[in-house]
Amino acid sequence: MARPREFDEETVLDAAVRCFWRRGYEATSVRDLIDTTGITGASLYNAFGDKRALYQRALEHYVEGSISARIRRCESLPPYDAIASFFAEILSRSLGDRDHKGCMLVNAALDVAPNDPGFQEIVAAVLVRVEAFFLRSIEAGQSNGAITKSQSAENLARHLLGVLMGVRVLARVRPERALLEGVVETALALLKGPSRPDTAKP
Amino acid sequence: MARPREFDEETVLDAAVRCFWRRGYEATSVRDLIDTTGITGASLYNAFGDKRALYQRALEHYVEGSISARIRRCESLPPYDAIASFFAEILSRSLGDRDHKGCMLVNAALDVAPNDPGFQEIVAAVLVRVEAFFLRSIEAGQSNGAITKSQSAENLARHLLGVLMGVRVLARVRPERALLEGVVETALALLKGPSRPDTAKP
DNA sequence: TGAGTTTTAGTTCGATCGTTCTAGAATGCA
DNA sequence: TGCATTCTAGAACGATCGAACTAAAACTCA
Repeated sequence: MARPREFDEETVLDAAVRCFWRRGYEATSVRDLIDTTGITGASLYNAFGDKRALYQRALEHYVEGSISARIRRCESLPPYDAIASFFAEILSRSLGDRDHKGCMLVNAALDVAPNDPGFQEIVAAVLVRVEAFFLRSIEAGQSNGAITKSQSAENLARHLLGVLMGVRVLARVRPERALLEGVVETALALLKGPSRPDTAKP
Repeated sequence: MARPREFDEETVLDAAVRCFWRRGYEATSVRDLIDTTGITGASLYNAFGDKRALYQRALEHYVEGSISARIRRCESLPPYDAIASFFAEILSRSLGDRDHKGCMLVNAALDVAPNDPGFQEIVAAVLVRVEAFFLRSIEAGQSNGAITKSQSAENLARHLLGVLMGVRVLARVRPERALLEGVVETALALLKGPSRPDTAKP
C-alpha cells in the first residue's frame, strides 16, 4: 500500500524497555526514547500512540521475554527444583545487574501502578501468574514428598511471592551477595521442612 | 534579630511527607508542596534549600516517626513477640492504607535511591538498622528457645528483611488480606521452627 | 508512470518544571 | 523611633516536558 517502516518494532521495544527499566516512567522523557530507540517522534506517536501506551507495550514485552520465559523454563523441572531454579536465576540476575535496575515489573509496581489503575491491574495479574506457578510447584512437591506439608500450599506460595518481591527490592539498595542469598536460602530451607536425616551429608 | 517565621517546621515536614509519600519524588512538584504545606516558594527554598533537600528532610522525618518509633516500641517485648508485633503493625498499616501509599522508605528505595547515591546510602542504612533489630531479636529468641536454631540468626534476619520488603510491595499492588497475612504467617511459623507439641491446641 | 499512502526529519506548541527575583510587611534591638 | 534583618506573597526566569504539526521522501499498486 505505502511506504514500509524502516524500524523493527521488536528492536524499538527492546530499546524502550532499556530506557524505562533503567529510569522508570516519569524520569524517562519522550526525547530519551527517541534518542535510544533511534526512531523519530512522529514515528513513535504514529506507531505506539503515546508515551503511556509505549510503556505498556514495553512492560508487556519485558514480562513476556523475562518472567513468562523464566516460568516456562522452570516449570519443566521437578517441583522443588523448579522453585529453586527460579530463585537461582533471580539471584544470578540481581547480583549481575551492574546498574541495579532490578526487575522492571517490580519497579512498575511502585512507579506507575499506584497512579494508574490500568497498570495496577496489569502488574497484579502478572504477580498472580507468578504466585500460581509457585502454587502448582508446591502442590506437586507436597504430593511427592519433596516439599513440606507443615504449611498450606497457598501460604507457602504467598510467602515465596513476598520473598521474591523482597529480593528484587533489596537488590536495588543493598546488592550484597550474602544478604540476597540469605533471604532465599532460608525460604528454600523452609520448603524442605524440618531437616530430615537423609538431606544431611554424612 | 528579625521577623520570626510564621510556619512550624514540623508541620511543614509532615505535609511534605504526605506529598512525597503519596506521589513519589519526581511526580511531586514544588507547587504541590507549596499548596500542601501552606508555605510559599521563597520560604520553602529559604528554609530547606531545594526540592531534593526537602525530600531528604521529609524522608528522615518519616523514618524517625514511623520506622525508628516502631523498632523502639517492639524492642521492649520478648524476642519472638517483638518480631510478631513488628509484622502485625506492618500488616495493620498496609491493610488500612486506603490509598495504598505503602512505606515511604520502600518507595524511596525504588524511586530516588537508584538515581542518587546519597539517597541510596540513606535508605540502605535504615534497612541495616531494621535488619539489626531482627538479628538482635532472633539471637535473643534463639537463646531462650523461643526461636528455632535450625537456621542461622543472620540468615533468619536477612529473610525477615526480605519478607518485610515483599509485604510492602505487595500491599501496593495486591492489597489482599489473605495474601499479606499468608506471607507473614509463614515467616513467623518458620521462626518457631518444626511444630512442637506444646504449641498445638488440644 | 503517477496517484495515493505512510513513512521520515525537524520544528513548534502550550503547559509545567525547579528555581530565583522583586517588593513589601513584620519583627528585634539600639 | 529607626535601622537591619528576615519574613511573606507572587511574578518571572529559562529549561524541559508530552504532544502535534509541516513538509519532503519513499514506497505500493493500478
